[in-house]
Amino acid sequence: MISGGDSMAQADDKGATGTPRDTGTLGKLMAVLDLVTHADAPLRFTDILALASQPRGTLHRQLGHLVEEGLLEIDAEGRYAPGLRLLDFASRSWARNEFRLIAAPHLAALHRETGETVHLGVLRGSSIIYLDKVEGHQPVRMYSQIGNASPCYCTGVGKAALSVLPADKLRELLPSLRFNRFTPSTHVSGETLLTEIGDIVSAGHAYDREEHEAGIRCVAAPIWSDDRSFIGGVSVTGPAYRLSMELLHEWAVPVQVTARKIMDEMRIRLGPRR
Amino acid sequence: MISGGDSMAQADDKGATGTPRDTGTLGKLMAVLDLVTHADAPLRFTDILALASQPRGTLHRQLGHLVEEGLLEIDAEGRYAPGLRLLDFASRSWARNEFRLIAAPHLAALHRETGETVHLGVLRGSSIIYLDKVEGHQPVRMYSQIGNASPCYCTGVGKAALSVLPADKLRELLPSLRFNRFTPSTHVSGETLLTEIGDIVSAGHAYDREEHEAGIRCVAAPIWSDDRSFIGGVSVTGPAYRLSMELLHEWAVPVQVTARKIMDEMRIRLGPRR
DNA sequence: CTGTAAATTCCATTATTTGGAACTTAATTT
DNA sequence: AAATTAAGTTCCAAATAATGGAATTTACAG
Repeated sequence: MISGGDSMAQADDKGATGTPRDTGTLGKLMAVLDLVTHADAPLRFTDILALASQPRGTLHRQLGHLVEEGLLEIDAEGRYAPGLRLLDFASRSWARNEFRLIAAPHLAALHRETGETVHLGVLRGSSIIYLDKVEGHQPVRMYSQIGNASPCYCTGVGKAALSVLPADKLRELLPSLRFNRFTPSTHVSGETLLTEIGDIVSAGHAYDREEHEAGIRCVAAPIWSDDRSFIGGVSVTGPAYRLSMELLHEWAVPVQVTARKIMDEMRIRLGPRR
Repeated sequence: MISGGDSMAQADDKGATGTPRDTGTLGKLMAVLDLVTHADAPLRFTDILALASQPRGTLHRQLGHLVEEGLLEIDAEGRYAPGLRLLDFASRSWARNEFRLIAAPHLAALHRETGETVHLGVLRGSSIIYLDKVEGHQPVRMYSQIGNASPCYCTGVGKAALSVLPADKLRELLPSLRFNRFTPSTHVSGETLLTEIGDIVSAGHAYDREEHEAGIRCVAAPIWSDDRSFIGGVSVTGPAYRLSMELLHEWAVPVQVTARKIMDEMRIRLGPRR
């Protein structure tokens, strides 16, 4: 792979599929698409064959269909890579997302107040999907990770989200987590995580103490709908040398205020039920 | 729809499907996904039923599978909207795109030189898909349109791309274009477009004289692989009041130089064949 | 309540996918 | 350059999933 050394924590939450969905042909095709898009580099047919538990003939036709539809592409060396049609689908998914549209001005305000990168994310299964960010015009920048799925147990937004998850849902989710030690301070067990979640519930905000990426800290607050069918969070993130824990502690207030404003507006625009 | 008034030319190149692909079940599912993602607002079951030429039962199961897979979502009112899994797929497609990775530093340099928004796009069928942009920190900003498919006949990058398309491919493509008069200066016939393409071939760069969006001008240069299997372009875009045609004419040189540098690096990194 | 439209479920028929094997093509070794 | 091996592609009867018309249930309006 060519890959300039510009991206940091990309491609994180690998195929923790969990429930085997009953979606017929589509499910099998999407599993193959996942394999190729989540790989670090273009894959040859045989590579995919080894990863997918499918017979040759079947896989060959599936890949052919995915390529034909533009969901995958074949590079000059005959290897399979993500296709550009995915971008077209996603740009609309993003542009129209109502949560993102409602939150955008509040994120901008929070960024003006702190001068650091602001992230907006939603909880999907055990992953946080980043929906938006407002970047600081500072020399140290994190690479865009909009759309990226990151684990919930080692990100500020993730832990904030877990803190408002109903108890039964949390009990369900915890055992399914596969802890990956990204840094020395990453949670590696449900116990320590659960303890911290207790603290987050009472504080109303969560910290990421370089748990996902060394040298990166953040403070986050949860955002949720009344019936908890929708759960996400907002955070301020930056390099540890600039963001002391004291500073993060101060910022907990504006971050929580921002989350509150977004929730208020959601209630008005999307109705109070959810 | 809620829709803040922030986006300009979004969701352009609507379902100009063209060739009916033979991709079995996947093709039918993707056609439905296209319908929903390309709509301006969430669609109810009956709305989709009217648009898709499918029987009730079939469509119902297809939508169910798409939702189950996270490609679509059902909102509070039971309407279908694009799903967040699309974002996850796309973020990887984008992050790993080699053309984009190679071009990125050159786009940044061109932006420093001009101070205006720089776009990178590739030709896919009769659409330009925007792969990257570097935005000007100016009061008037165009909304992000990375991943958006725009028509080739009324965008700078599109017309630049057409100018390096092999003659036979161009002859094939022209009749399939469905001209949509976005502004008074949009091309509405193949003849006038073909005439301009002739000029672009000799000049080496293309202008967009407010043809896609009123008040927006640009100058673009084509980027192509030796065998023309890959065609795209780079452009500098901005509001007409700031970008006189004279200024754009001056910028044609740095834009073409940028395109040249990107092509040189592609030849080195991806091999000369393509 | 009642009537109407929308959404969902059902199931025999039909079409597509499946998967093992044979085959072709490309790469590597002797 | 021929032989060997690996990679990729095609084939087709059997298995599986998709189809679509109609019946049923649910949501909504008068």
